[in-house]
Amino acid sequence: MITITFPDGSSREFEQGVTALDAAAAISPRLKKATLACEVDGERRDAFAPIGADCSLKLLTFEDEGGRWAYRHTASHMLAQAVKRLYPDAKLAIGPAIENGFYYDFDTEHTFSPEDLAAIEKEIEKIEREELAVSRFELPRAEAIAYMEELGEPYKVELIEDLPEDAAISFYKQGEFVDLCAGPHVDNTGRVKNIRLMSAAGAYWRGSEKNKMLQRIYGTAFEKRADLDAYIAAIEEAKKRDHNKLGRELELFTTVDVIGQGLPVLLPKGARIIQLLQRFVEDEEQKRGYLLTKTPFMAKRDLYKISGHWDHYRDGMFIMGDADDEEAEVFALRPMTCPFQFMAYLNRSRSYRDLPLRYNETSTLFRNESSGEMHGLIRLRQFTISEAHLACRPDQVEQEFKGCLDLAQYMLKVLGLDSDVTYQFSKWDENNTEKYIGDKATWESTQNQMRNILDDLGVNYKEADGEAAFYGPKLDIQIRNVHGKEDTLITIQIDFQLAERFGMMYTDADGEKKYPVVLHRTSIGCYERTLALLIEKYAGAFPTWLAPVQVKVMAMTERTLEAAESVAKELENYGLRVERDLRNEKIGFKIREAQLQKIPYMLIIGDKEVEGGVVAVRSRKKGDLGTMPLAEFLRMVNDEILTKALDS
RNA sequence: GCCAAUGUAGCUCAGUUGGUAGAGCAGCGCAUUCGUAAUGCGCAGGUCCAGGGUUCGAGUCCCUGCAUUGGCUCCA
Repeated sequence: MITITFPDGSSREFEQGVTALDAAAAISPRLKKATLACEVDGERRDAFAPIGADCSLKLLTFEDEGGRWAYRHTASHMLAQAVKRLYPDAKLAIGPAIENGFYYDFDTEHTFSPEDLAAIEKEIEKIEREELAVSRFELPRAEAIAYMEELGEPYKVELIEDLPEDAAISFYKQGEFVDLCAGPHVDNTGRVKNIRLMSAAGAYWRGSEKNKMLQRIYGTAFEKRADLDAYIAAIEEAKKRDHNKLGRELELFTTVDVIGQGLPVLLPKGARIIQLLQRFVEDEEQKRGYLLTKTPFMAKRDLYKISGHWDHYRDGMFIMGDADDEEAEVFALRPMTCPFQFMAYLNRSRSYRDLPLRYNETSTLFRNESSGEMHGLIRLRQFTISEAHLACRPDQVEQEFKGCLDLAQYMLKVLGLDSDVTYQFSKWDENNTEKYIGDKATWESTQNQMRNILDDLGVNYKEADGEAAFYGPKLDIQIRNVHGKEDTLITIQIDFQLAERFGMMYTDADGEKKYPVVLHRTSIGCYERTLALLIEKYAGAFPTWLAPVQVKVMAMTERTLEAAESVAKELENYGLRVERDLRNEKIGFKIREAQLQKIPYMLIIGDKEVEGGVVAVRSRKKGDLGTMPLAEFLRMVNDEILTKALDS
């Protein structure tokens, strides 16, 4: 007999060799039905694996990450099994569970079409109905390789060859299908239901562009049909907020073939929002002691040679002239602002009393991104960023870093994005000497300093290796778009290297010349990207202070045209952004259009209003608000704008 | 850059085996003067992404390029 202890502290005696499923059954049949996998002494295992000794046991259901993972991982095997049945020549690569689903990579001449996915889904359902028992077995390395060679699975052979010499290699089998896999899995294909294949896409073998491109099929699976339906519906709903669609419909931006990829045209309404954001950022930065610079959009390559960008990122720059001709005068559009602002620092000699020196600039940058990288307003070849560089003494780094973070968080809060972001502490990769400059000791100490600051502030962050800038570690504030794809919105970086390269110094109190530490940071990030995220956040219904049109004034009939015009004029004099609808149309039609344009307020001027000296107010969110004197409406809207209210 | 899909009126889309382009909305005109999400009638609107090719004939088939979208890779 063995003793199994459960998470609630209770324990029970079982026969040796009992499975987690048996143990679950001993508690309740319902629990057995829900158990997908388990944790034995904290290690994820198959629920159908025999347990040999005393242990602690946690049963994993679909509610647990581990349970979902096993469920979807088994779904991915069922996908591979179905593909193998329909396309026997397909070679298997990898097929993990991921957040919200799973995928499997295949190498086959056949290109999967949406119709193919439907057929594969049918086959998966068949596999589900076949209720194939899932079993696990292990082979020594040499035998495992021979076995996969025999099955004609070269990718699996490669995977095994990378495992340690002494590893026991595990396989999972369901019916005729066998896959190299660490598990765990659900015990029977009949238990994995509600599988939906989402899309097919290309993906490089082992994630390297040097390798062959395989075909990846993405799918998801839920225990309950209703949850799958809700998930699909949520995706459809999210797509309606897609900035790329909404931003064009609302006439915020457009793209034009002959201008080129990654070069959107911001239409009046989009440009207005960016102007408002920019004013807000620049004013706030002024309050926080930043000094404004305005530096050139291009420079001779010599500048980028000093910064190191010429060596590191020449392919990513727009270069004017023959880059290979060392004699020629070659210019490049700026891909970042750092060296330009450094020149402002170098304008005269600096004292320790001058520090910290904070330069900010609303800076347009140019990066020659690869053709497949561009995406809506998220990833562009030309974009404008709220960029700043702070030169500080070592004893000021902590305070200045905190100041940068405080500014970023203030911006996020005002825009209502604060709860949508995550923090990533991006560190270097000491093995990547091609990308990173500087010595290990300095990297380590700078990273430790950043970590201490973050911990001190209680920032909840995840660490990412090999994501730092080439000159220093970053705090990246990440956000997801409607497709779930994560991008950096804001970044704060500590740079202990470029000051030396540029000969930026200050005379310290002791008379010694020293190099300042430079903080690179954005406060709101790239304006185009921020606009994209705001479109998706608010589904185009921007807070009133940001709305490109704040009030639409509508005349009820021709009798009230003049009255409506005079109301509009008064609102404009007051500084509001106003549009008029003086057309000879029914009021319901005008309201419908204004609602679709997501204009915060509609003022309706009919005979009654003219007579009563009031305006009829309609809110896009709250509907008809009745009539009020114009002055009262102005007070209401003004208050909303001044407080930058988010819930209008 | 790689793997795919898509590209037809301002927008959303239809267009059969290759036979000479259509709808709704928007626009314009006329009528209607209306009370909180679509008034009616009429008119106009197209280098079918671009360039080649096949064919008696190409929106449709083939090739190349460009752009848009979803992934992969990359992102100072």
